[in-house]
Amino acid sequence: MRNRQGLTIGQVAERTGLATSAIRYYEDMGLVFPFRNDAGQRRFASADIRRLSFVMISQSLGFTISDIREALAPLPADRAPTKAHWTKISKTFGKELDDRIAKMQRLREKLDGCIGCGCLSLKTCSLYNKEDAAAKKGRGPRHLIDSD
Amino acid sequence: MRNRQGLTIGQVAERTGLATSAIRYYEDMGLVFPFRNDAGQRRFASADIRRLSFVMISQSLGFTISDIREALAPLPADRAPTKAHWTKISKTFGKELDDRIAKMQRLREKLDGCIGCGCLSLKTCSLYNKEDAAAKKGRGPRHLIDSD
DNA sequence: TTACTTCTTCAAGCATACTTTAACTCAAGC
DNA sequence: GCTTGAGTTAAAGTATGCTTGAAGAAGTAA
Repeated sequence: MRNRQGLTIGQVAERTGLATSAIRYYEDMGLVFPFRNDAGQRRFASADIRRLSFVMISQSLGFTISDIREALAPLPADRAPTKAHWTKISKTFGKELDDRIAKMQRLREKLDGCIGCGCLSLKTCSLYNKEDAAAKKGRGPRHLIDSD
Repeated sequence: MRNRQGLTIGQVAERTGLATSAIRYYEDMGLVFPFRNDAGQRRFASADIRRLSFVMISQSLGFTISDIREALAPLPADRAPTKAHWTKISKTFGKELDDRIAKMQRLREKLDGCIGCGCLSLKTCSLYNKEDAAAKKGRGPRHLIDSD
């Protein structure tokens, strides 16, 4: 275990709680960019732990891998990001979160008046009509309140 | 088009905006229970439109089919639900929504302090440690803040 | 009755997000 | 040097949420 050359995938897995298979998948998806040692094994910088933590948090918030890749785009892939980099990401991410929270709150406010009254129909119900969205976005599982 | 015997799947599709394939899928999943005419074709009650609207709204909020089936369980499958039925659903659903909103807000409050400070690491960051959840729940796409 | 649209079932396909398996190489301890 | 644990790739599998396609039956209009 010589860490001079970076962390092994197993060490990263242990520190983040992610499975090694997930970490490899994230590399395939362009979320992390470990370098390789002479034998071709992955070696991670400690900054990658932070990157992967961000991935996990974002996922738990319902962001897709694709969303996350975009969010991480401003970070340098080859060098350790500075605090300024993370601050920027944090701002964008925070705004997204605010939007999602606001959207859920608008829905929540209408809920009692709308589902409660029994008028729940697409023709008449402002609950669905105005706040709609995720319903018509291609195949696969629908996510969350979407991010548009 | 004789609607004395109920709505055809095509009519329901038109009124809800759902694809007929989605409606059939929802039947398979136990979310709607259309009856059949003599020739074996599905016929829907108008109350089913409301049911399906609820499904669409719930989906856009990130609830899974399984969550929704549970939420709809108190509704009678064979008879038109009363206003009291819907009110009960509305309360439960509203509470779920409140919980999710609260969870996102707690995360949001910690965001600037945590991602912003650059401490984003699973060992030290309260953002992930305390609010975690969706990460380790079987395979398939991860959803939302989960509903536990 | 013909023609056309809609409906039916069943199987397969697709996108997302991974995990599992197979077959093999590499690294580290004794 | 050998054994064992860890790492590698590629392909296939799994769960969710549907869509698409095939082949045929039913409904409706002219």
